[in-house]
Amino acid sequence: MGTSKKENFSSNQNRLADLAKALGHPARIAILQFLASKDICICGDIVDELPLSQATVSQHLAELKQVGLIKGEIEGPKVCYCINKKAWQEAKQLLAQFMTDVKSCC
Amino acid sequence: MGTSKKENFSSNQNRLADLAKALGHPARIAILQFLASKDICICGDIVDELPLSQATVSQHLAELKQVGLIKGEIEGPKVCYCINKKAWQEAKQLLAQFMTDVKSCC
DNA sequence: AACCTTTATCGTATTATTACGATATAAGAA
DNA sequence: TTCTTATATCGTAATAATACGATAAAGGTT
Repeated sequence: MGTSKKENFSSNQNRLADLAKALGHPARIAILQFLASKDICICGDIVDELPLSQATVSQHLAELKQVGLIKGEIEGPKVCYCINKKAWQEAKQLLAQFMTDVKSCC
Repeated sequence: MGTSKKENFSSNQNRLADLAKALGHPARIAILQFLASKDICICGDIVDELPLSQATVSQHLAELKQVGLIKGEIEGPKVCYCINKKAWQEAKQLLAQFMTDVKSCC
């Protein structure tokens, strides 16, 4: 037991859930807000912005990268992180559509 | 360890994360899509719509109720569930604003 | 009252997430 | 080459989430 039953849901439902899950931690919201607020990719300043250890921040970054919302490029000894605009637009569109599809009742 | 550090983030970041977390499971997406697609509150048909046990569905419903996205009213032996329009609009607005606040780069 | 239906809660097993110290890795600097 | 810096990964501990059977609770039906 305790095993997720993803295969019983549609790919749209799973994608939405995966995206939402990635947003489901305040540290990851903070990371995305920080990245989204800049005009350039951020190289190496992310850990300093968060009240978490370097290892934990790296883990959160990996989760965001895994779901596609950010991308990282190695730049010498640092890694530069950016919002992945394509995935970001996809997420925005999926979420907006999901949130809009509500009929009026009660 | 393993203890969440919510208190180190803003209430906006925490609310966004809580809402996103509630959307972070395909069963809960399916429940919300089902509720949102109807013009009336749904009394007692939700379990049949999902490939999960009654206990598990009840747990997911409780999570959605906890974060405010749905509300349940006891109607005789059944419980009627609805989207909570106010919280739904709040979530929509918060998420839309969050997704919009992205500058162009790379 | 006894029974049926519906939903919530309890107990519990399994898996996933969160967090951090320690260590590895990779690249530039001395 | 050796040292420093930045990031990822490993190992591990603690907590949370997922799932379901069993049972409780609440209300209608016979």
